[in-house]
Amino acid sequence: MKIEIETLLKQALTHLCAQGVLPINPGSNPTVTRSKDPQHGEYASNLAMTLAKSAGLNPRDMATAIVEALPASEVIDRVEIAGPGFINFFLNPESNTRAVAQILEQGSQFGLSDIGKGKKILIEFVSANPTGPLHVGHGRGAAYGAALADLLAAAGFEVEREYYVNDAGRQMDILAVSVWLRYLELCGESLPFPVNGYRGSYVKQIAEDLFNQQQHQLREPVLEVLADLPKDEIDGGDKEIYIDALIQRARKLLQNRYDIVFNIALNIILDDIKNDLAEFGVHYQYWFSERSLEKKSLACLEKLQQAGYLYEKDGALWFRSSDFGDEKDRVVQRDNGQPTYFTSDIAYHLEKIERGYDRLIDIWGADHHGYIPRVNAAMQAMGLDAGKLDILLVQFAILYRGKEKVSMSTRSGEFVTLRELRHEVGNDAARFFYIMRRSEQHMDFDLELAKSQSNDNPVYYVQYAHARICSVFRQLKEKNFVYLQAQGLKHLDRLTETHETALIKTLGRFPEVIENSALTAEPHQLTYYLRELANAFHSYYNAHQFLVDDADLRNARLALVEACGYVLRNALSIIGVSAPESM
RNA sequence: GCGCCUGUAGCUCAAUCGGAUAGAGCAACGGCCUUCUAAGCCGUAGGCUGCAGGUUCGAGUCCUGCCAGGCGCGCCA
Repeated sequence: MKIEIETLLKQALTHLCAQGVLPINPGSNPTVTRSKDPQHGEYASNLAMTLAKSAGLNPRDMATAIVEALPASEVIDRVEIAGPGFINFFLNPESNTRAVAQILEQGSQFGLSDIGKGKKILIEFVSANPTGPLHVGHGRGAAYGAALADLLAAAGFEVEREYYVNDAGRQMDILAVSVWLRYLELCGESLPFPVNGYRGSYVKQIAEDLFNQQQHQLREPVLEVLADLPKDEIDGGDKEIYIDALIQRARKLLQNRYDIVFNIALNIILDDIKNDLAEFGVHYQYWFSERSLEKKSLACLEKLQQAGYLYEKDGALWFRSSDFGDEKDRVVQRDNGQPTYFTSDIAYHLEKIERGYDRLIDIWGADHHGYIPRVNAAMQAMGLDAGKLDILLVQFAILYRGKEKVSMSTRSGEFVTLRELRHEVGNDAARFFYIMRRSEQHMDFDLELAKSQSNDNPVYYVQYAHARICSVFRQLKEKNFVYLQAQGLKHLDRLTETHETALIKTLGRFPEVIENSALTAEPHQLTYYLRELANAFHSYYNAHQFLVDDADLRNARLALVEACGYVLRNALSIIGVSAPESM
């Protein structure tokens, strides 16, 4: 409908240009928006105000000229000029109710758009280090990424979802050593736990699994483990140096058995994460291993070296990212010869581009924002189209337990896991809650409130609308009425109540909401829409009886209600929330 | 100190490329169940959009400068 009006306006402009009223055709698409106020019709355009200056007319006269040049249309009842020069379009009542017929015809397909034209998008999200279970901070990225992916798919993009597994690097070694030390404790040894180690209880559980599987196969004498190590922080030393020394010691003593510890820790945690996300309704096509990039990383370094973007300083290898807008150069290879995480990431983005996507989306926690310029720099230096990459940031949810802030540190082990949250508030509430706010918005997540299962939770409000619709159709049978959809569609003109036209209008807006929220990467718009839709339905429900004796009216109303059910289900499924048939 | 994000009703948040009278939910107050589920509906009240300038037909939105909060500024990831 919006497009039809835009087309009409375009035709009017062409006409005006031919007449010489307008100097040149502006070319750009006329702006048509939904009116907020019914007094301003269904749709409005600010076209006249934007063109007035170049035409040398005042906006109202410009509007008059445009309106006079508008071709006749069947869908438009009348056009008015209002305010400073808005052109308001009033639709025929039939054009309004035709949304109902369209919804019933398209069913679960209603709202889908082809605006994406099948372009291939890879969306990478969560990608938390497999050094511990997902916590509630990761949950927001999971809910946001999954909703955005489904939204883009609904808008006609070909979407693939990927989790980048950081299974290489120092953090994983720290985890492996933490597990091994806990394992040694289970063997009956007594030794200090490093300040920088992972202290979560899950580390002890992994150690138990390790012990059950390996018994004393991985046991080494404590004296040898601790011999000649530098001081840990607690003894006045440096915790980083200490843990690195401990990692070297573990590798040396365990030799090839080190990989057993490492892999068991990795697999247990990764399986847990996969399981957790699946239960949350978040699914991936790919789990991409950082370790698999080893060769590609070296190749990238070579390429950058040859292009003259690398130099040596202080024994390390640096990338001239500042040549591409980063605030300083970055290390790609440490003085110990190990490539940095950044190097893997260069290779990873090369890999993703090579796989042939039209667009890459990375969703990161906002604390990584300082990392964006160097990734863009690397892509440019590698000769890749950095314009294909969109990095979207999700602000962390600040957790509150009542009024008290909950500290969130994986290392200390004091965190609320995503799983705990899901079990306490339910998947539906968690999914809805997480994406209710704009992703760049800092979010206060009060656990007490979320756990309280109170009616404050808007997800119930929306789900209740759906349950009520299902209930109406159950009642239909009990009251020995019959619903004939075809009859209802024939008599849509009977739907003249204010609540009915309002509901129909809201339903008709759904495709626009999908397109808009997909293109702006703002799934929260969908939750606001759902609340509006549920409100329009509940108001209607309270104001009018659907199961009336007048068969034509009853069928028409039930057609409308059925259509409402479809849209509720379609919208809820995109954000991963269930549509219960009864509550 | 520099960079990114944010600042809107008592609280949590919306507001379409810069559009018309800044909107919801919660909390508060007052109504509505003999009728398809009251997890609902209707109404009242609540605002100098952090502050000060600027841009223009028009600014919560764009620009500049302040103020406040969050995050980042590793040879961690």
